[in-house]
Amino acid sequence: MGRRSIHTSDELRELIVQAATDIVDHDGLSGLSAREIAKRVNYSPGTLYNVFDNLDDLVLTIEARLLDRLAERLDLVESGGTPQHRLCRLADAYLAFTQENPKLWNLLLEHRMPTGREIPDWYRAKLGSLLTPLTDALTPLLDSFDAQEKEQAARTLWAGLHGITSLSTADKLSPIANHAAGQTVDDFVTTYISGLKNRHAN
Amino acid sequence: MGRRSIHTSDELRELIVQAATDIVDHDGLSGLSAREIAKRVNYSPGTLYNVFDNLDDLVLTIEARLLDRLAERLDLVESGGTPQHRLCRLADAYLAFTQENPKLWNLLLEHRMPTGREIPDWYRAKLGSLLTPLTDALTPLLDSFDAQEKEQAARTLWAGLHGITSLSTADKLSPIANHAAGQTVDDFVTTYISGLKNRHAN
DNA sequence: GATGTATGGATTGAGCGTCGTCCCATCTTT
DNA sequence: AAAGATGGGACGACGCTCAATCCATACATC
Repeated sequence: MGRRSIHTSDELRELIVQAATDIVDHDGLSGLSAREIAKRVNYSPGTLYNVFDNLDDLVLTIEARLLDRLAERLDLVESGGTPQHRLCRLADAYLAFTQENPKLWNLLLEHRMPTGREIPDWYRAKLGSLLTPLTDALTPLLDSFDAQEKEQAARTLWAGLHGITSLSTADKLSPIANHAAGQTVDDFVTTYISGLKNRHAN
Repeated sequence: MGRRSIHTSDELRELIVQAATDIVDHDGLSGLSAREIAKRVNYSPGTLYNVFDNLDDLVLTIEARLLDRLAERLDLVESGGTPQHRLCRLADAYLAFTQENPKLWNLLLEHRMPTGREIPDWYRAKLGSLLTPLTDALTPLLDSFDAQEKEQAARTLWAGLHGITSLSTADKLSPIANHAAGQTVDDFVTTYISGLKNRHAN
């Protein structure tokens, strides 16, 4: 089993992902090409296809790592204070992360799978697991809620955050919310939670 | 001044926009190409560039028309009922429109201007004007709010709606909110408004 | 009025550079 | 020798450009 390479397959995979991430972080998705990646890692374009099925597969890997980094970041948020306060800090951390990595976050928003190629299950799972810090922080507030209501509240929070961050990142859509996205996040979280408290307090 | 054409410049522009819209509506942005458009309108690819600066210019035109259609749709929402009810109906109409035109709405979400080319002002203005039905419907609820708070509330509502609709449309991001987006919209609007009412009721 | 001709915008389509992807000859280690 | 790793040319499609061509009009001539 002849191996010519200096790098193991895993190392090569790592090099490619790193180079591709650098390109996107610097130039956005439009700057990414198989030839440019190959140039940076000193391999030929064809070699990329020994490691990844295609460029979308590679992009999905970049996105997955970004989601992992976001999850780590949310884990670092301290757990003290009132539930409202904690939720605000979670939301702020989420927003901060997207603003620190605008080009990479944009990748997540603009990239689409080509028709016919499906989003793998591990990716969907990773996305779904981002909900748990929110649901955890939300539970102490929702004693009187049934399971379905809790789930719905978490979904709504997540969707709202997603809306604010994507408006803040993709300047194409934000003649509105670009400045003071932090303000919008706080307004959204505190007001929505305040509304939740109303529900069973009639 | 010889004109060879069957069509006036305006007619040709119309034909091109229509063909391009059809393509996107059927195959998404990835199916759109100058050559395919040209084939459908029976002109050569080069002719497109007499009418549009480039494909991004054309795509922006498609998007603008989509926003116009959305604005018309929101105008049709009846104005009766409580402000809450009216806001819910506005939000539902917004969601319904995006779900009736998933591929076109996706265009709005995934398309980006190439680096260096700016989003024209008329486009930003069109986007901004989508806020006014929301602010109008919101005002009766916010008597005790100052101008800044009103604006903030409208922004938050808009961003939240945007989040829910884009999760519902771009299946890449929605292992979560895909089903029952309508439920999420209603939960969001009613709960957020309920929270707003709390603010000056202490 | 009929005919010829010059004008100049409209249109074409080959061509440039780039892209993702494929594939096979080649290399290198076992 | 065997077999996996690699290089790099090739293919079709892409956005976009531009010199060449076309033809409806405007004018000149008879």
